[in-house]
Amino acid sequence: METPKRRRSNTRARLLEGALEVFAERGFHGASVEDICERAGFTRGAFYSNFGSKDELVLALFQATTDRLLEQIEALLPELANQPGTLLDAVLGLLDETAPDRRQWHLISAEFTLHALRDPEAAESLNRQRAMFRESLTRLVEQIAETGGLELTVPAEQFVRMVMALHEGARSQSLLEPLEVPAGSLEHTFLPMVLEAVSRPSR
Amino acid sequence: METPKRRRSNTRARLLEGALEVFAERGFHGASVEDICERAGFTRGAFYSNFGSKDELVLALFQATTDRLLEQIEALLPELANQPGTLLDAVLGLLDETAPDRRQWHLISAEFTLHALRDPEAAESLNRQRAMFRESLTRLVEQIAETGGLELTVPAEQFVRMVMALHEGARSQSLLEPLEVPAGSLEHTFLPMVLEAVSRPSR
DNA sequence: TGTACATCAGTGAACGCGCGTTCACTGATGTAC
DNA sequence: TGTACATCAGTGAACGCGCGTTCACTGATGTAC
Repeated sequence: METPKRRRSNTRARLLEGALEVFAERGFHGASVEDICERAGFTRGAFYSNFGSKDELVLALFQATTDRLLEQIEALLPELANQPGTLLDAVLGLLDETAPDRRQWHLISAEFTLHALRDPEAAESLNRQRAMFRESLTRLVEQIAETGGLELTVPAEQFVRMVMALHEGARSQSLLEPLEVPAGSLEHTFLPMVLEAVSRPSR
Repeated sequence: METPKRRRSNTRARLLEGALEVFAERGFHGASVEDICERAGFTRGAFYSNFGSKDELVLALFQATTDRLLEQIEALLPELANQPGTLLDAVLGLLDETAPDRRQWHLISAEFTLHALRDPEAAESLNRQRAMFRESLTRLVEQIAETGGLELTVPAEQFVRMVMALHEGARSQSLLEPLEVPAGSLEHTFLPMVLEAVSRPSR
């Protein structure tokens, strides 16, 4: 039963999905509204029936992607916090598993970051999203450290910021030179050393 | 004396300089050829008298920026290698001082990287440039380690890759949240720990 | 040294294409009686 | 249940603007004699 409301929200979802793919392939400016509609199987009229403009679509896409990401985190957190494995496995696992397509996610996220560096409003959205993500990771780290009888000598948030920074830079390198820098290699080589340096048994 | 050849190469240089500024402000697609010419004080005709197309300008700009960067490194290397100070001061100093305007450099470089992730030819250029930069840094590290009587337990190049990755990610964070993440703070907090972990006295 | 011509960097108007956006229309689903 | 009308998601042609690119021209510098 295709009630009009369902139909509409289905169209919207397919347009968003198409936009995600086409943006990743050609970038925001390289992707025309027509490209996106074609990918989603609609005409441009459908686009403007669902979104006010191409800019509005970007915001909606960012919002949708963010929401999904945070949902995934919430779903993964308890599992990761309670199962065996080290703190780093949990953190790196979270960073990886929330991005089903590394390359696509990196492209979208790097482009939005670039946009945010020039547009204060976008920067605020991005910072809010990053803060939520970071806080989830920070809580995860604190929780695992506590249950594992560890104490950190730097604030957990600082540690998480560093992991995120390294992860971002390493991902960029491994996408540019997949053979020289296998995915995750820099993180797995160096993060254990950092963790070792900033943690000690508690009490 | 404005000989035509000098005049021409001067025009080219001013156009490149204008392009660097305008690209940093509005991004490659957001910067029109007219914007660039206006900034440089010329008309569009002058542009097409010096460059075949907007794309060609980007390549020329990347080449010019790269050349200048490598020159600066060559100039700084002996000074950094021989003066007192720790290995990390030298490496971080090199990373910072080669980029006179952090923000501008980050924007240009992030955008070109994004472009390279979609265009194999651009990727090759970028990888060549990054390789030269990395090799300079690697030699610097090896040299300082040797004169300091240190031995690294990981290949110096791996260590440099990690420093570059962290630096890139940290710079992105500090540009997005200057108050929460002062420039260089993540690097200065965590890199000493890593260095400590991967080095031991030689012999 | 002065005059006539050649060269060529840069001018600015015009072109034309791609693309974001609009809008009159269609046809399928929902509602009233 | 059947008929008439309303709603509204999506169609597709048309519009118009911005921008990359072209080109006939200008005027300053260089060259020949």
